[in-house]
Amino acid sequence: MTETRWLDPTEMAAWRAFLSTSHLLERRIEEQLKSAAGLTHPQYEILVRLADAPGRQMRMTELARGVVVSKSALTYQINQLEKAGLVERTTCPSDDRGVLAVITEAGIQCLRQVAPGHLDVVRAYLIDRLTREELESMTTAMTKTEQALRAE
Amino acid sequence: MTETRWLDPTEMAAWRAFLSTSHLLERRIEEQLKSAAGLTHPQYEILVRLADAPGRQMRMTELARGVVVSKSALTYQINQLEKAGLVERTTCPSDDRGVLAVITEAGIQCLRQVAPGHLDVVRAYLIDRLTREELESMTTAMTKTEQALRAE
DNA sequence: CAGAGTTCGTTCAGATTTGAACCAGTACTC
DNA sequence: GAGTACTGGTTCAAATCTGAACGAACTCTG
Repeated sequence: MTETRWLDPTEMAAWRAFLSTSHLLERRIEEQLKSAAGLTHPQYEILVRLADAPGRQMRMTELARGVVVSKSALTYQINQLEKAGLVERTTCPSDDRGVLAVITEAGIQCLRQVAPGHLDVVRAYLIDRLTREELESMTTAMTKTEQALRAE
Repeated sequence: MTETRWLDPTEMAAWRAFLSTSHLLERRIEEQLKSAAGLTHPQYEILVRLADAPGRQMRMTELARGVVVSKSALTYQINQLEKAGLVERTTCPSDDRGVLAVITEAGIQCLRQVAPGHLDVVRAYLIDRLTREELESMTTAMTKTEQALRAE
């Protein structure tokens, strides 16, 4: 039974700021995407990742890991995007269990149309408010945590 | 129709790292709190804020703003916490519309018991991995965004 | 003090998320 | 090659979140 290590004021300020900001920004982004294109943020991220992927396609599990949602949430969202004609499913040639999500031409078009407004928000509230040093410091800090968490 | 301002590699790296990390950390925290105490992260945050508040109580709307959830989500969570005996509702003496959420003694005890394990996670994946400079840089960066978003 | 406009909190319907359970296919191991 | 263990994706029930609609109470004018 070791002593509890509380956060000192500097640590607490950092943690609180991070927590509030991530939630506030998430809400703002969600609102913008919804009103501009009827997309949720996870849906948008799925499209971005697929568009960037070689062959514009990705395995379900890999995609879920990238976007950071559960496998079942991804299944649900891919269903939604499929209904909307922005994504299609293909069976994976190398693994019969596998499913490949592929972004359609309509999906690419949708992304092209939505991305500017989305990036405006990301810039207006986050990126453009930070100095180059802050930007880089944030990347190294976030990357440390990301790697630790991805390593499980 | 102005030119779209894409993110350069440094900006993109910062944004992607922030996004993934906040989601990964959120998931990890949620998992820890659930298994350790059957609490969700919002519930934990509600308890913390109430415990820190003068009189251990807070108005619903103020609390919702602090925790960054919708008013209806807060109503729901306060109901849950009330069922669990960790929080009580009081009518606000100065405003008949108002409702004060008050943390109970059981709520305080719960918090005392849960906080160490929660802080261990926050430390292990974020705080303890950052230098003092990174911590401070993150605070200034996050605070800029937070203020911009809170100003609406 | 009447009335318009706000603000407070709840209720409601609908959308989304999660983890557990499950089946199908793959990969080891002997 | 049979057997066991693992991985991939879907389905399911339950929990939670959001915005819109609502009634009640406050505030500010005139």
